[in-house]
Amino acid sequence: MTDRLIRLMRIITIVQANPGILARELAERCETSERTIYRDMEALSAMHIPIANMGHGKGYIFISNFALYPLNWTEEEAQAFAKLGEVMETVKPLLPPAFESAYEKVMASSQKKKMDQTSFAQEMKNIVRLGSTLERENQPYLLRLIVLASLTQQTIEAEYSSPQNEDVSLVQIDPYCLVPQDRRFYMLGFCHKQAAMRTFRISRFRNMRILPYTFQKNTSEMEMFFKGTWSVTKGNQNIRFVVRFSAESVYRVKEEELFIKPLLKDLPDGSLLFEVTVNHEGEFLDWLTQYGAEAEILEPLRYRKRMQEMLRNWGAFYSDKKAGNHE
DNA sequence: GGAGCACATGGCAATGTGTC
DNA sequence: GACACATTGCCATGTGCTCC
Repeated sequence: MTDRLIRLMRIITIVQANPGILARELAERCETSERTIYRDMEALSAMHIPIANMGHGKGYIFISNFALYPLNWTEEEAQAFAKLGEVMETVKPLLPPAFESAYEKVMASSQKKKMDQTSFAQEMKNIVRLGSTLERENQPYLLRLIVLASLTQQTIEAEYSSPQNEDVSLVQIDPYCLVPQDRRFYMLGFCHKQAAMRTFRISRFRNMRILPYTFQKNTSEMEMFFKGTWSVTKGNQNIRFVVRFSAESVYRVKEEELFIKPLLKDLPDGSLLFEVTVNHEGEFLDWLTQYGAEAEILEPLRYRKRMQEMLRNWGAFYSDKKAGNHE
């Protein structure tokens, strides 16, 4: 078993150092038969080691961006392999002399990758400037934990206070990505409790920790979530907005960095026709409000009326009050 | 200690594929 | 078509382990 493990690691090293090596040459280098090399290739394939044959006479190479097999393993696999160190002392006399150094190299590679990820995540908090809420103490380390968990694809556990009633619940989330909005970050992740993709406002997390469980990111599920989502709130409608932006605001609109690509049409008077379909109207209308009278909702009619109503209410509110009444 | 079993390995043959 | 290489299946052998 030990001999086979060493040979498998040797094959990885040899293929890395000699891309294009043939099965026959591998057999010679490993002092075994071609038949055994084919069996080992089958075993490596079962372990998801991306070694592939490039075709007749072209030999074996690593496919994809692969450095050294253990660098690509999961946290559980790394922990399982680390256990070997505990029992190695007891079986040391039975092991070939090269085994210990091979083991150390593998663990060193794994540790270095972890350190690289950790130091990158630590740098994050010095690079990204976050605002803080008025009622809760700011916890800048959360961003670092989330980035680290997302990089290593590990599940996080934390207390999350609901935006509606401030109820605190314990949640387990597979963190996918961060979405910026104003002076805060939201995290998109797979919520274990709800078995669905959700966005979480980072400032609502407390007592976060990274669990020793890894997960596989389902990018198609992430794409589905963002399809038609203006910012972070996903709805279940399809609302097509047509907005006319004044000529004065066109340059601002065209510089916006949006998650959904709108249809744009320049009009003869210099104004801009902006058409977009969203699955939730709230964040889109909030965004639109910042343009004030520079943006006019043409469609749907009900949202044009809603805007009229809102402006009437605002106008009435300010006309009924005298400045200084709050004192 | 011997039988039985599982597993790793080697040898050989057959088949498929690419190249000359 | 010949040849080299890749792949797979089958069988024999050796080794280590467990059970009686």
